[in-house]
Amino acid sequence: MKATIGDVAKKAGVSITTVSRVINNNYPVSSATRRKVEDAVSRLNFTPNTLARGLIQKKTFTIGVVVPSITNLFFPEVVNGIETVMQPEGYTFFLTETLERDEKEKKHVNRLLERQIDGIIVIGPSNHIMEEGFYERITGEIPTVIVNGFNKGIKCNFVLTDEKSGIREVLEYLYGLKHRNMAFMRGRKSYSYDLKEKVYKDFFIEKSIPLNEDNIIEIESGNNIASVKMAENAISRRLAKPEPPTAVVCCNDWMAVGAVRAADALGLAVPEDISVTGFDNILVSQLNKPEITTVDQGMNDIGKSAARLLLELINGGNRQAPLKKIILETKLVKRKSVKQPEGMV
Amino acid sequence: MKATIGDVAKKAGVSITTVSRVINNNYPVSSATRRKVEDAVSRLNFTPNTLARGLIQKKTFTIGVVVPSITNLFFPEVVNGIETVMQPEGYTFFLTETLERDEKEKKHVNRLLERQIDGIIVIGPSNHIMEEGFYERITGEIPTVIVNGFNKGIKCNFVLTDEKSGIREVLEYLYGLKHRNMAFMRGRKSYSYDLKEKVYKDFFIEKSIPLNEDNIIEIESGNNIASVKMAENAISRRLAKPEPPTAVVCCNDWMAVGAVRAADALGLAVPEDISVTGFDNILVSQLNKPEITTVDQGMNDIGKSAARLLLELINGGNRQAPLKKIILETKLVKRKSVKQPEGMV
DNA sequence: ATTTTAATAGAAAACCTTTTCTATAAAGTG
DNA sequence: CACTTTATAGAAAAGGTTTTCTATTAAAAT
Repeated sequence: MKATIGDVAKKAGVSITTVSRVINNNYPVSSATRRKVEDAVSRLNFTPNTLARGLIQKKTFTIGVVVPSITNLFFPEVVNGIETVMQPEGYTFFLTETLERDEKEKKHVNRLLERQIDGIIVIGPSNHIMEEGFYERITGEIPTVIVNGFNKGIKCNFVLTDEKSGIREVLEYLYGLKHRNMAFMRGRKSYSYDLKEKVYKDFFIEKSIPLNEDNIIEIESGNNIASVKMAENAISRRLAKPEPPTAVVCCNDWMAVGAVRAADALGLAVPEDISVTGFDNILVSQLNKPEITTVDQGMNDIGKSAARLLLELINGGNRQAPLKKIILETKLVKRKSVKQPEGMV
Repeated sequence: MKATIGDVAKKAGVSITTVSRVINNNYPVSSATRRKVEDAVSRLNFTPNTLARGLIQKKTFTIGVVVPSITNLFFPEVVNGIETVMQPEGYTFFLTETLERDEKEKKHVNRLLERQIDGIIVIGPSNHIMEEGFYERITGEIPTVIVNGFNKGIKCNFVLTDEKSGIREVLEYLYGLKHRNMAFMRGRKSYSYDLKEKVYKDFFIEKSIPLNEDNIIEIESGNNIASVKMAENAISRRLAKPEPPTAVVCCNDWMAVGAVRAADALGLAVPEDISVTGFDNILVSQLNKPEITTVDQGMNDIGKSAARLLLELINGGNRQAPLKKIILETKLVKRKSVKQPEGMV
């Protein structure tokens, strides 16, 4: 049976109070007594019960981290960033996966709240649940940071990357290389895809390039390995149609890998015959042949920023603190999958 | 301020006991009373404080999961397996990264113990810490499962993959294709690398093939993207020496990717000129060109098995239960990076 | 009609800490 | 020497639950 502070007190022949003071070192204790207590602690292998401590202090040094899927290359990086910041501060975190199921997302968040976490970071929340006002309510209860999900009307703390400028930079880059016929590949409806598509369309208007509707390609699957196959198929179909694009701008790296494969299969060389860009800079983009030009979101930094913001909220103690929206810069990573199109000089 | 069971009781005009009974549904309560309580619960948005509950029940429905690094492709799969099993049972888990630092590993485990977890799963533990008997002590305190780490003298519960037969199957396969000059690439000293090297050497003795010491190649880095570069360099050096191997057997997929790159750089085609095999079947092996023949460890299943074993231990309640060692089958995944060597028919 | 049993509800103890308040002894001050 | 500080230590309350034990009422059994 696990030793309690009472056992230690008895063994050391002092009061519980004194033991507590030695452990927490927050009140003067004579060196003789201290020695006795320390001796008893180590002999009994005593470790304080943080449930009891948390109960009285109303503080658990515990946070919750909610991710859609831990096996998705993207999220472990963010989680690692969070850990990097929180761990030295003495925090431990609960990790839960929602697998993009709305019921699970809510259930898990509630489960975390019951566990008296000091704060919560939700990565890639369901937009539907946000719209319900669920996270606004949570924000009212405990320090809450939403990562990579945004909805204009919702009053929460956000950490986002500037995907808008990221995708815009890609377009500028390709445009500068004289690409005019650029396809755009996205996944099913989501804040992030919608945002990028808007930037894409606006760019064409701004540059007065006629928009070819065939060039906006949507695939079912999201941000995982399944997208490779789907992207490959979708791009193959597109390349079979008239006026094949000289470049394919993809909303994530998986899609870009798929695009490269589709080109390969049709005997088109990347980047000589067709350029491809990705987004996210997950290692897949780096390992691909050719290495894929993509946009780095600094996933690790996202995690760190979110964690730092959460710490601020926790330590600030002011529930009425003004809400923050932190937007992180993206960075275009130029690699081997982009080139000026044939015939353009 | 968060509502307590007392607030609910007052609002509903009943005792705390009764509220508890409604919430846990473990004692008859008249339907009128139940309604009053449920009403108060939802009006006050009450959720029970699991710290208090855990304190008295000595059960938190919380486990600890310790991984070397969450960004390593390997571990998220295991973690996901654990979540898949534990989540429906009402458990939430703490995740902590050790980054392969011994002090961190111990500190994190202790921190978890303080948090009164019901059990702990340690993935890829430090062999040094195991040898200290640290995990034997932990096993005496709470249900403990060690995943993918093994040490003969240590009395713990283990979940392992049969790496021995996995690497053996690779060797048999290559041997069957008439490869005789096979290089072996490993990382720095660790249980798993040592084991595989032994199987490799034994295989050569068994088949009476003279062993070329140059064919045992060790690189510094472990199981991550950094290994790609190091493997590439190491293999390049080996290929420059006499009697270049017709096949390279790698201890993980990263190394295999590096080997393919080295071959590429030297103008050797994989698999026509040289065959390459990996280990682990992380998605990197699948995305490579050519797709890499590797050994699937069923990482997700490892996690599930570990979780199921842990549940057994937790629910069994018998701390003296006989220790278990679960060994999971591996599976050779034949892809495109292996071929019969030139000149052999 | 009286006694048992069943159904429902509450009071109080317990879980393990921290923290506030009180007590004692030693040391410093006039 | 009497009085106040200071240093050290303990008793008891508090934190939010569950659980055991006791109490009340109504229904069933005699």
